[in-house]
Amino acid sequence: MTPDVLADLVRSAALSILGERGLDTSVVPAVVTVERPRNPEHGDYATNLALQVAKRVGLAPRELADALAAALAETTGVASAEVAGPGFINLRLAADAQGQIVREVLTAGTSYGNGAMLAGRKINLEFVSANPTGPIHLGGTRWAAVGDALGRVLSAQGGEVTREYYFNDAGAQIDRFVRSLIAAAQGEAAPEDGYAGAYISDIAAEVIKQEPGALTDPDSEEIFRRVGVGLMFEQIKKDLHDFGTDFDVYFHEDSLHKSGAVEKAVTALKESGGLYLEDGAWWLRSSEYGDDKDRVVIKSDGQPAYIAGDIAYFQDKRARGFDLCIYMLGADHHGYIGRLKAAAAATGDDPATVEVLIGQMVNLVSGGKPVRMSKRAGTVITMEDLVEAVGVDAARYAMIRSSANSTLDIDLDLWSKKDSDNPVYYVKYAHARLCNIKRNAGDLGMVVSGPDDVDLGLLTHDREGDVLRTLGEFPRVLATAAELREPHRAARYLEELAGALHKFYENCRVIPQGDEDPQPVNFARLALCGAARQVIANGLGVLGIEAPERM
RNA sequence: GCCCCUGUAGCUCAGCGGAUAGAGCAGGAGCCUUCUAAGCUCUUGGCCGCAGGUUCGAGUCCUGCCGGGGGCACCA
Repeated sequence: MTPDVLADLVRSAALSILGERGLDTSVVPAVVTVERPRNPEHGDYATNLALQVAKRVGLAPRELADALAAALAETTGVASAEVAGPGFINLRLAADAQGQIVREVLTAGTSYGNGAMLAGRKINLEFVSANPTGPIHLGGTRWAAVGDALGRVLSAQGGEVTREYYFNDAGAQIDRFVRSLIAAAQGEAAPEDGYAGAYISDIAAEVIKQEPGALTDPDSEEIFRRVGVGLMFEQIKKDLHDFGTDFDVYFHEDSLHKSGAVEKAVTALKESGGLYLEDGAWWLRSSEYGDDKDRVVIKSDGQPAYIAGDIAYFQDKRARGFDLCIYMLGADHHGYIGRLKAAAAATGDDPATVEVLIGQMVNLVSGGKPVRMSKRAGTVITMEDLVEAVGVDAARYAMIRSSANSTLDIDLDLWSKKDSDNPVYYVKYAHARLCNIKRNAGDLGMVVSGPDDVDLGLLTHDREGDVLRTLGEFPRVLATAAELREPHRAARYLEELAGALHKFYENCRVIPQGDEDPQPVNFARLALCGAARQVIANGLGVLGIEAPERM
């Protein structure tokens, strides 16, 4: 029995009890919660339903709880139901009912844990979107990991997700980047407002290699812009790909200007009164839509400001049919929230289609001290630095396992360890261990081809129950992660499951010892291992991390 | 000054209003003739920043203060 099924049983029982007494049944929530108590003495599951609704229908919580418990105790699959404290109901399941979770998992396979919460939603998920003026920094790395995982989490709930990278290849920053390349090619120091670092001279050298006449060509700057930006962008794409993060769409800001989309959007806003002219510039009335102040869209020199592209870009997304546009931004861009929503509202669209997620800063720590400088880039820490130190999977996992709302300190000493201190190894090892058990069982001729092969009611050990109940949590964890846009919940869950599995392993033999013949319980445990392996694989899959069969 | 995030064990962090607040690391004590010790068991350690409020019930929600981080451009 899964928690959802149990919750439905509790709900039906409550409805019939209130109905019999002629009380208002609408106070019972559509979805009641059963949770796993921290204290095992409080049973397998507990519900606070009586506490939630008793008062609203004029009953004492204990009275309603007593009636509920009596009804539930008679329910098939429920071994006991008792009232505790102010009105909690503690439930224990019959072993065979609880064991059916294994059947659920094995039947669903790779789709176990998935839901339909976002079915029919067309979601644009924009993340990283780092400027192509240098390598990806730690902040971008955080989003590369978290954004990719979130995309998988949303897809698992039926959302039709397009991952998108907005490539800012227009504007002053690119001009500075190009001037920095030319300076490097000429052997000069970087301009005062330019970019320095080894990667600049590397790219400059590559431009000269591809276009030997680049420095003397009358269109020198254009050549450096075209080739240099292209090279930088290819490098970023490669770094992201090597990091396990790929995008469906790389959207070029430049294309919005070239196609006339920006001009069209601006003209429409001028005509609708969404923009007004002051001090020679065109301003968006963004303060009317929750922004701190109005923003310049067309500068007094006639050039579009950055937000002009944002407006056209948002309209483009909506025109492509997305009903939800998620933007994942760094903490230093939190001021954008109001601006983006205002841009949507000003164009007559619904600001609720804009959802902005903010990720806080990331720091590296080594030897107890902060690491500030990059080895290669000469400036701040890059994705490459982190991956070199700890590897891709540890880097991704370290980024994902904490809430994006928290500033994060990543301890390189911990995450580079190849042992159980390192959470990602702890989880992966659990998967490898389960695979190993299956191999060993196969060597002994022990094979479980499906849940019907075994008696799942034999899984009565406390450690087996812990694993079963943890497996049963997985769909709810993924649903919550999707709803709250918090993939770290999936990572924490995997650590909990791995812990339950390692404890099970120490206490419950799967393969018989010595010359003993396998008993029915051994087969039941083998089926449990198969289900657990499936859930870890599904969970790691959602995080974009490899589930190894051997370690 | 205004806005956003944050404050939980020595450290890094979980905890979408529920029971006696958790995990890992660090400190202490143990466990490999048995399915991988990349593991497990036991143990030390908390006015959940402070003060009010809402609630049957607050680490969680609200208000105010204090500390930390990040923002407040005709830059992107």
